[in-house]
Amino acid sequence: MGALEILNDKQTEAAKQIDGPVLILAGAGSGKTRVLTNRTAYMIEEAGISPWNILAITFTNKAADEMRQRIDDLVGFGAESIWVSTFHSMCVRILRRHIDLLGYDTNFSIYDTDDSKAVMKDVLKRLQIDPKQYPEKRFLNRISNCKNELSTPEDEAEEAAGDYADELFAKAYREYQDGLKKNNALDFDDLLMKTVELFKAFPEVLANYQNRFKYIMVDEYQDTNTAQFELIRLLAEANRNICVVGDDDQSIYKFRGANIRNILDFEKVYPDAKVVKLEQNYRSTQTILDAANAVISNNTGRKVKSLWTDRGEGRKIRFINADTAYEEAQDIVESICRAKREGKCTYRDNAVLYRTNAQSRILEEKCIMAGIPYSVVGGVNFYSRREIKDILAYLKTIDNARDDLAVRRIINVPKRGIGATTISKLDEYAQENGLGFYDCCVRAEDILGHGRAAEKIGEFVSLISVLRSKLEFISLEQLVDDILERTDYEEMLNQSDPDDAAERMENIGELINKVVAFEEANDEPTLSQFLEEVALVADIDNVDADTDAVMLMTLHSAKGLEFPNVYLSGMEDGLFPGYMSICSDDPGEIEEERRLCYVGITRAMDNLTISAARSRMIRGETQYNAVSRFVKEIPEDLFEGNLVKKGHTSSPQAAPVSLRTASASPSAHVIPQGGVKKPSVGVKKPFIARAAAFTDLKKGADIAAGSAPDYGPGDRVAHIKFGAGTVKALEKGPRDYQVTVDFDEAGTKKMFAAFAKLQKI
DNA sequence: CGTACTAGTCTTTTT
DNA sequence: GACTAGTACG
Repeated sequence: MGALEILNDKQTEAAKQIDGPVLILAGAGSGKTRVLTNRTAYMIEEAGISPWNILAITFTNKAADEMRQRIDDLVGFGAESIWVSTFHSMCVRILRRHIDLLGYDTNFSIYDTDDSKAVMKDVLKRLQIDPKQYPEKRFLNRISNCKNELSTPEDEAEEAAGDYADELFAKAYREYQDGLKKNNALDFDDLLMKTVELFKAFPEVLANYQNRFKYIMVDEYQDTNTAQFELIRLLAEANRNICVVGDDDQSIYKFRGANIRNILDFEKVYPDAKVVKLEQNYRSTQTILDAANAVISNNTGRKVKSLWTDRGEGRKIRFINADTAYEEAQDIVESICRAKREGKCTYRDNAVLYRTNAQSRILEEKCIMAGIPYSVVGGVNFYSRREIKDILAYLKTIDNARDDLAVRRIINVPKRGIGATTISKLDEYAQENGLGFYDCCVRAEDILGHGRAAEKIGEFVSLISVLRSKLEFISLEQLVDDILERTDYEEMLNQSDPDDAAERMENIGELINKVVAFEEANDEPTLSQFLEEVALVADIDNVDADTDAVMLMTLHSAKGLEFPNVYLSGMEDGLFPGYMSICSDDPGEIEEERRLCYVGITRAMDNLTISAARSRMIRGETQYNAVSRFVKEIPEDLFEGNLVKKGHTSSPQAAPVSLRTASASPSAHVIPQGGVKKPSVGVKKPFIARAAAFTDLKKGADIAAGSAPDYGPGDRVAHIKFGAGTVKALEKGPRDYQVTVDFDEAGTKKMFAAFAKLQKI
């Protein structure tokens, strides 16, 4: 069978080039997944390469699954022996086999950001660093950057060269690593860094993998960081059969350490690289591509590409310039409703994209009011919800009680009368004797003496050991049920927050679904395996293609996806591009935002709608923003004729879509609860609570709307708490006015005008 | 030891 | 405005 028959010339060229370094510059929608899968099929079927020697690395689990599926469909057999995985899960697999060489136990746990935060808090306490002066988040961020650059605590100490703050940081970094190691844990960044460390320190281990992975492919190469680059470089060193696919114009993860130079300089690192450009786009209309090309051409230093299509011009871009964010959301929802009503699309054909997760709220509200089903991707990660973390902590404790954090999370959840003093006593003892926290719990009586505290701890320990001993005989599903039952978890939820209890139980139900699915998918499912899988999922991995619901997600989440109808919402300077990037001295920041815009535009297949609001509430205050500079970079003739004049308030054309309310329509019957709601994708809060929140928001907006400060220096004002005072200074800050007031009673205070709510007197 | 309130942070994006 | 962590009090 011809693996290459459905490819165009360029794609064929890329797929057939299997020896040596290859750079495939794949513009948006140019069929790169098709190239990768067909290339793999070609390697196996035509070139006689063993699937066992192929490694394909993707960015998300979803992409990995999709790729495996598509390879499976193409080749008759052997697809299962190809390694298709994400960077992180590949590293976990390798480390599970060899990390003992680095002095860790192979059943290490993987810490998420919350866990890391807890460890860092501990470190700060131990080093007696004032968390007000050095917030743990800043340290953690910096540590993450270091790890992405493969810089160790020792490297940092050396580089600090006497600088106090830098040395303090190096020390905290060192302590943090020790803390992780003591808990036998790795954080996300460690997974990559430790694998590189392993390969460098043990060449025979590296050789083993080099020997296996003779052909390596990396997807989304523009988003790799230095650690990932190094990992690939090491693996590919022996055979030099490395094929990377990416698009420098879609590099949007700089904040996470991605280094766009990896793709831009590929040919410098591999001078013999074969470069193939894929510029034919199979996704979008020419209008959409013209818009995308126009925007991205404002960036400098890119590999010049020009996307084209033979799909024809298509419909013009629509532009909605609404007065408020509510109207904007209303217009978008209306437009989707109308298209659906006219039978032009399914709900799922529509995606509303935005820059920040917070923007999803208003859209959700409007969807609910109109009775349209929707799914929100992202936001609060499913696995970071409190109830889910609790259950997982039980599972982790049962699986590997060396994870102190997990044990401490649940030792008093639900309440067992174990308090802070008891815990810190045990902690101290553990610290002094180099023991794990759980080990100390086991010996609580020796440490605390007879008494209520020791007794309570004893009950907890026996609960865990009973559950652990059952593990051999019962399924994971039964185990979770058992945990819930023995801890009376539901009862606790009902008592502590009755409003959310039902929703939280639903989430736990969803977790159980995942447990069941996991057990069905694996021949010999183990608890450790399950926990591992769960540690490495992204929100996008949970997007269900079968649900007919409008998709709401950030631009970042949308990468790699496509939709017939795309709504780019909140296109305002200050929001997108974000305020931070506008103010930055580094022009690269705006360029990154522009790439994000490019990604957004190129998600659209047929119809693109761009929208902006003249005013919007951000962090509780109303902002008035100009239409995004990116919109102005799109040639006007690509827009629909009735382009609204900017700055013109509430003209009748402001909303191209009829504003006849949808509430009279079938909406009322279709309350989007059960069927629509995919807890894994993160739909929150029941309908009533939302509606209430909504009216509150609106009230707030009305009050705050006209409130540019009506006072100035010298004026007398009143503050709700500080009483009367005299305004000393009023300076226009970046987001808001900063006002300095000399209060009669409370002294001089500097505050944000929007928060201070000062009354002129 | 547990609860209730307060203060502070957050909003860029996430494996 | 919303959420969280920390603190004061019962």
